[in-house]
Amino acid sequence: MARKIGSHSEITGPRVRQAALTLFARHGYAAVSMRQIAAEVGVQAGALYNYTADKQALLFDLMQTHMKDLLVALDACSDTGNALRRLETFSRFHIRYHLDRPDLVFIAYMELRNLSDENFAAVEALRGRYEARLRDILTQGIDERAFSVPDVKVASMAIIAMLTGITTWYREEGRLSRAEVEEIYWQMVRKAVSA
Amino acid sequence: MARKIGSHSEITGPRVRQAALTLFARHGYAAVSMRQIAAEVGVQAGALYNYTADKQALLFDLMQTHMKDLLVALDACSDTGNALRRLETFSRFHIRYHLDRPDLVFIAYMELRNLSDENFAAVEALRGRYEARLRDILTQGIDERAFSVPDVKVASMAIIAMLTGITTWYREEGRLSRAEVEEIYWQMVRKAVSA
DNA sequence: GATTGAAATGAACAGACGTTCAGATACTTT
DNA sequence: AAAGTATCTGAACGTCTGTTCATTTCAATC
Repeated sequence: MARKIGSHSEITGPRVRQAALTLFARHGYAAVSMRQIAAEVGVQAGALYNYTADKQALLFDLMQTHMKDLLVALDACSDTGNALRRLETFSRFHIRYHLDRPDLVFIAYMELRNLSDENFAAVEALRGRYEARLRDILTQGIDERAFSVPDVKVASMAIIAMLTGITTWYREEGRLSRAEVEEIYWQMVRKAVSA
Repeated sequence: MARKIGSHSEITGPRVRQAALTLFARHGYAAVSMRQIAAEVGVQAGALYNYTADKQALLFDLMQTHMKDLLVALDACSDTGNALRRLETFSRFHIRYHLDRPDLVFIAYMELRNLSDENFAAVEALRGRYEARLRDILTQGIDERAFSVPDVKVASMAIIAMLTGITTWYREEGRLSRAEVEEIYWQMVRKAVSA
């Protein structure tokens, strides 16, 4: 046997990335073998190398794409009002976007140390650009005398850590709806930086 | 060659755990081999099995001990004043304890999925007891009309995520001292739950 | 100084790892 | 219908994995 019936790269390619995403998120990059990924897709391990240079590239592709998409989505919904309004938009966007992609968030968070040096630098740069968006908002809020934060850098890290942490406990079938969680967290963020 | 000069279990034992701790934190449990740990200690891989049943037990021992120590240390410094005072004590304790043990915190956070089912349950139970301490404080604060939090469970998760996140960016040689970081974060926590 | 027990070696085990590649098969184009 | 190309198999590669164990060495006890 060789080529399978109905096999196409535009079908198998995404399925490889999806399988890698799911498995990496569940067991961790180092704990997942290429043979496991292949089994999930329904091919032999060798076939994966039609879609990725190697295992490392598979991880990097997932993380880089995620960070780029995150930035594009953020910029697409950012508004230009006052700082409080912008912070609310940012907070709600962050929660929604991350709750929609728990596996990608988990990987982007946990697998940084499994990236090669140059791949790490690339992802870290994208992460830095995202954090800079929040720092801009906080700086504006200080100028407007609307916020009281002793250190913009620290506050931005604190807010992002708090919001991203939702993905570690939120369950779709849980006690609270997304809208409720979003509201609770936004109120905490708002008060945390309030003057 | 066999037994080495000056070898003692009371020396090698802790060194095995220390090496495992450092390597697990840096590369992840799955990415570290028993031979790497042994090399760090300066013995052959087989010698590790005088100190641990297997690799899994090494991870579980680190995590369980960490969580138990955390609970003991928390209870040792907890006070019985009003909720605001108790929350401040908790927040400052959490920051200090975690900044002192970045590797343990990292592992307790990241390697949960590499625990066997029963080991996971044991660690998760200890984690739950720690979170319960914070929930108690928040509940008291609501009773005292000192706090305004719409959901105690969610607020406790948000606070812990925010505080624990410090370990992901704090550097000893960085711009801010521990005391400064502690103060900034405590003010954010205080405001976030304020009435 | 002989005996004993703890502590470590070093080789071995069977299996899994990432990756490569010649060859087989299915689809597309001519 | 034939030729060509994209896709996948299946086997192989060298290396590494966690773990076991007979053997050896060191340190303490008698």
